Amino acid sequence: MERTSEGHLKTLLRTQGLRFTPDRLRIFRALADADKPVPVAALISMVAQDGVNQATVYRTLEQFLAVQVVQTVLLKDGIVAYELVPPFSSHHHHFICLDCGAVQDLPAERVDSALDKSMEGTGLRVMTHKVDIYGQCEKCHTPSP
Amino acid sequence: MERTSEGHLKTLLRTQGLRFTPDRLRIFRALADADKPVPVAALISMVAQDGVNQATVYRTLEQFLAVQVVQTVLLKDGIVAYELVPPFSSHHHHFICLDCGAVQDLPAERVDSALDKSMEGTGLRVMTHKVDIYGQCEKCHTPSP
DNA sequence: TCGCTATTGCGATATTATTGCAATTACAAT
DNA sequence: ATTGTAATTGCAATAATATCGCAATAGCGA
Repeated sequence: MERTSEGHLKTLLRTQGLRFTPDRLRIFRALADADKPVPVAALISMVAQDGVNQATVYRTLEQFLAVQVVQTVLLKDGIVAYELVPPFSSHHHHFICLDCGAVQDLPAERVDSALDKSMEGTGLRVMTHKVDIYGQCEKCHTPSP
Repeated sequence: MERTSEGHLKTLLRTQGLRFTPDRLRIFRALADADKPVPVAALISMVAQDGVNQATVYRTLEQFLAVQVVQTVLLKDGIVAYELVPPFSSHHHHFICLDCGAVQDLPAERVDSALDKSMEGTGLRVMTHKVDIYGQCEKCHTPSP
């Protein structure tokens, strides 16, 4: 019985007919270590040091997306970034600073319940959601000395 | 006193030191007519018929983004799309079908107020937000005959 | 109407993403 | 452990996207 996050990844991949390879683990770890959404370009250079090929990164992300290991997030200026999703990371929302582009996680509970309620009786089957809040972080709206 | 949406666009651009040109109006109209998020590639081909150059589309989107005429939205599979924002369109959230990729707008009120509350006292200055809900639309989860 | 400056077209170029195929490797069954 | 098979990877080419420089054009304030 697996209890680690990487063990779970292995299980998930296997049950989907995918293989648990060193490259995939490296990519997974890069995302886990970053602990914030990572643009493709950054991810490519992060794992390039470990000898992972660019094409492999693209192919892996596509699969991780398909089997729900990662999700995409839109950063400032329309840049697409990737991050792990539950149970590989906690469910959370994002606050994205429009000045400096920094991303911080926000607890999700309060909004989630309102969101669930608002979807009752719509005939739509909700599977997941993303909430991104944009504004200025403390650093950027504090009168600079 | 301008009352139309296009009139407002004109005013907004002018006050930002930008010009109200035929190409920009065409791009704006294409987005307004689509009435749903449009990927860049699609937008380019839509206005190409009117003789708008590809480079112009990119440059215009960048400016529309800067002066808050449009915002980006992430569709299924990480495709970035553009849509008008208030007051050029109503404030709303999205429901994106993970099967067919269709996007539909959702009323925003209920979630918005919960969201505002949850941000009180965080020290963050909220300017806007995006809520995207993913799942299956009615068509896709109805037992197909 | 004029003049200044933003905008545009165009083609070239840079950047980013995808592909085909042979070699390699994970891993289930033996 | 060993083996067979199908998934994965590297590589380099190719395709697709996005950006640029600069001369010509056109908004729009005066």
